[in-house]
Amino acid sequence: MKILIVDDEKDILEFLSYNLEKEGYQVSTALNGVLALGLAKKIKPDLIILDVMMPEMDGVSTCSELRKMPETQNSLILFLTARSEEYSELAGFNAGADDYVTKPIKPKLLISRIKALLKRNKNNESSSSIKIEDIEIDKERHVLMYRGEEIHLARKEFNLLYYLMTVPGKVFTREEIISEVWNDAYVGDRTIDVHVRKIREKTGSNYIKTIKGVGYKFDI
Amino acid sequence: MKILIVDDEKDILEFLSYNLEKEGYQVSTALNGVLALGLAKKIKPDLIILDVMMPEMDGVSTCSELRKMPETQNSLILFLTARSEEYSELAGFNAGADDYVTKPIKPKLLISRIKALLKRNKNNESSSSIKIEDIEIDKERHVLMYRGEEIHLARKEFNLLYYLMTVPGKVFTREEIISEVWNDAYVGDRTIDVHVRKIREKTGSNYIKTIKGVGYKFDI
DNA sequence: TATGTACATTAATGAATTGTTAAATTTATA
DNA sequence: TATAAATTTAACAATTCATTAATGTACATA
Repeated sequence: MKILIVDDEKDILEFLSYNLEKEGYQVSTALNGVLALGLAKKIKPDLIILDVMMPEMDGVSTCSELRKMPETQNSLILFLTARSEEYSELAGFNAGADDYVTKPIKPKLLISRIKALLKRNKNNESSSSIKIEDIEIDKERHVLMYRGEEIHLARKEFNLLYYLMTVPGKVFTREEIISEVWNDAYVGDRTIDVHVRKIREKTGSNYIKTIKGVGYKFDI
Repeated sequence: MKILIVDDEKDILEFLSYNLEKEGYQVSTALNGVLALGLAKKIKPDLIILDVMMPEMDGVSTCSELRKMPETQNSLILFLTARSEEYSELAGFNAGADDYVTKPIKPKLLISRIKALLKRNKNNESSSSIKIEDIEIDKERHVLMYRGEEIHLARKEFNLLYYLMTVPGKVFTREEIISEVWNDAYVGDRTIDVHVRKIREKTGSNYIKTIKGVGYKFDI
């Protein structure tokens, strides 16, 4: 399990690194949000611990940026907040945080929370490749194989198709799709349609079925 | 979404009830752990909010008991703790809690956390398929299987048939149907008939029986 | 048999929803 | 930075769906 810690105080980085490495986690650190983004892109951490109060780019902004990157879209994000900044908690959750811990940090509590988070996430893990009939989508290689051919899908197209294929046959509502693929961003009404159309066009097939008034589903 | 709140202080129960009902949740309350167990068994809440500090049976014990009951095994459990009882958090997580919030409670924060919890759990929803003889209706896939054939029903048709099939044999009055399928909308007298007709037409069958002067029922 | 009531059927209409295309905007990459 | 690629929006077309109105039919009852 890879953990990235982001804090502007070196003491805290060291303190946390020591405690987490002792638990067997693979720890990386960054002194600010900008460095964190670059590092996260490279190492794809399973969990990112973010200090809310940081100079330049605060934790909430960093979190939003992290959620936009495909490499960290599904990483867990845990916030560190001071007791006084209650409302940053709210902002944090809205920016896509999964949990938060208040300072001063108690190592035992932090580790307990981290374990709970990772445990919760383990269930959602699935193989990164889904194959249905003659269509196979591989998240790790970011490739779509269709009838032996390799078809390039843009990121959103890929994520959308992948999401629909996670539960073949299940109808996903537009809300669900926007929540998962677009991270609750406010996108126009036709955005999903256009992406669905592009996928249908590129694969020359109609595996994505429209259920009017309900949503879309992947089905043979 | 059903929420059960357990706290020995009536003021807090009222305060939380008011705030959560305002958000559209269906709220029940219990004054102690023992009452909570009985009530939870009955109403099967999606989320249980537990005060840690309670006379007789504390939150941690209640939580352990709840986790043993099949009715609440998969319910979400959120702890309310006082600032000073840091270590009960640890105990709570070990007893199977999903999250905790410290007192004094800030409604906005609590609701934000509840939403995050419920969202996380949405994936665990159970399948919603009903099968009777050679007819099977699947809400998740939004599909009607009839004698091995997949038949497409429009949204209202689907909802109507699904509703009738929830209790096969039971006669549903027009009022009941309009209330459930049409959300109490003011629709004309013939609207239901027309939809029933379309379902009969599409399935080529007459499983929907008319009980003149009473209503409709699904029956073999 | 005549009559009234309740439901069925059909077709027409309009509303709701999605599809399509192109252009604008944003983002990634050489 | 220039360029290409990806994403989103906007405008409008196309389609499907929901509802109603008009009319027909079955059935009970006087």
